[in-house]
Amino acid sequence: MAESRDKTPAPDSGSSIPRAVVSRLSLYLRELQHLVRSGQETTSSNQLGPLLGFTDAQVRKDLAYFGQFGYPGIGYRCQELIQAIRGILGTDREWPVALMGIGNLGRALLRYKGFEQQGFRITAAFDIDSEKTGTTIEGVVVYDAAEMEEVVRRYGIQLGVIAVPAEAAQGTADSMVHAGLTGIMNFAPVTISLPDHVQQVGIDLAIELEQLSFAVVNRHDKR
Amino acid sequence: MAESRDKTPAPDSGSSIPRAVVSRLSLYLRELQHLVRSGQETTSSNQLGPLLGFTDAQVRKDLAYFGQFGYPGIGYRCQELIQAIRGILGTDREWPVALMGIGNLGRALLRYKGFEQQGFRITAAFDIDSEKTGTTIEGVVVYDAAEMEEVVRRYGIQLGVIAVPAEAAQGTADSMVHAGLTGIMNFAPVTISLPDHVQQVGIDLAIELEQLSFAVVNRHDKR
DNA sequence: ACATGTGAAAAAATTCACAGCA
DNA sequence: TGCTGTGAATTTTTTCACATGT
Repeated sequence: MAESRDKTPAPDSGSSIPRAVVSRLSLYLRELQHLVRSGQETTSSNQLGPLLGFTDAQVRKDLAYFGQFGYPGIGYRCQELIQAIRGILGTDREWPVALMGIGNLGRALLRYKGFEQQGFRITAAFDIDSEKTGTTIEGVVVYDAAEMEEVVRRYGIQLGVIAVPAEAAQGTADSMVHAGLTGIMNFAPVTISLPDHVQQVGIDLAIELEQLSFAVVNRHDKR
Repeated sequence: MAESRDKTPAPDSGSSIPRAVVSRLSLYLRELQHLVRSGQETTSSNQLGPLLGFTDAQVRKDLAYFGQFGYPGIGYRCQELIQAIRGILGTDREWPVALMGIGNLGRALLRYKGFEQQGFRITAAFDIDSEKTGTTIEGVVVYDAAEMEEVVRRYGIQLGVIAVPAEAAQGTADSMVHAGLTGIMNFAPVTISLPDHVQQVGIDLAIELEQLSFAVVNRHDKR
């Protein structure tokens, strides 16, 4: 909001962006928001990088994929960079999200407060258990999975979260694709296959603990 | 178990293992377990890789960091490779885990069934809310956070999970380090700093959705 | 014939280091 | 002076391709 001055960047052109760059972008965003809350108006690659364990050059190179956002001699204006990164990530708008599976994890996600702040709102939930369908949790209606296509269209939902048991994950994913979703976040500990036009992000909680286990057993890397 | 034959590997020597390699190892493990459940006894780099979207060479190179596990002309014996990867990741034993914070997410993690199968057991939970301390959830006692050091020592816990609000995360992390934990999985959406000898893995649910948002907005990579 | 393990080649990502602007 | 943006150098990771073992 407010602000102007056109140091308009070249919004990328040909080559595709490395995934690692995008994931650092999210970290920059989180840290910038933190800096703003603590009252800072500007920052620099040399402050931001080290806060996250990266070098200053890395920060600048990452941002350079998307344009020019800094001011030589000054650094970056936090609010401005936040807006820019939001634009890049696509979170400068609100995304309605569909949640599949109202088990322990599903309910926790429904109540999680961290999504809205970043532009995501769980708008509809689905389950196949008739004990659950028709109820409302945190103001979100739980529909029968059979209604997915209709509800997804009604709310213009593009993103969905899989929080069903592993055995049901692929089938659920297929329904989601059929209903028209184009991005799927999968918490089930299985590989799911999707058409090329549907994007996915997988989070396997046990795998994350395995990574931690490895790091602990092999601690000597001193990073 | 059983099995023998010493094609004993060189268990790595000098250089450190890329993180990406370790994370693929976990995926290989998950897929191998899936293959075994579907009755397969052996597999090959050329089957395993493509199942996960990698090349066969990548699979072989990754495994080669840790030793020789395959049989030319045959491939890999699933059970054997599973055991080997477990040994590498350190999940061939059981890890007691401490859980900090019994909010929505904490309770969901406590009830999550996917951990035990991979060698992790939440052994003790902690909170500061006196409404919660002293209760038992899923057979796990909720202690007051002040008892952390004593309980961690009693059970020989090394790994801990942070599921407290963002504002409390760094303080909780400090207590965990003080209590002697050496690996921390952090669900709070903030950067936490830890001494070098303490390992961490961070999971920020909103960030994962941001990654998905980016992928959907920029879908054209055709991977 | 089939599939591993691995040097060598290629590609990609990171770091360096500096010209240029505030 | 302070800090960005960026070519060039370096390091890391991935892919190739083939000798070797079954």
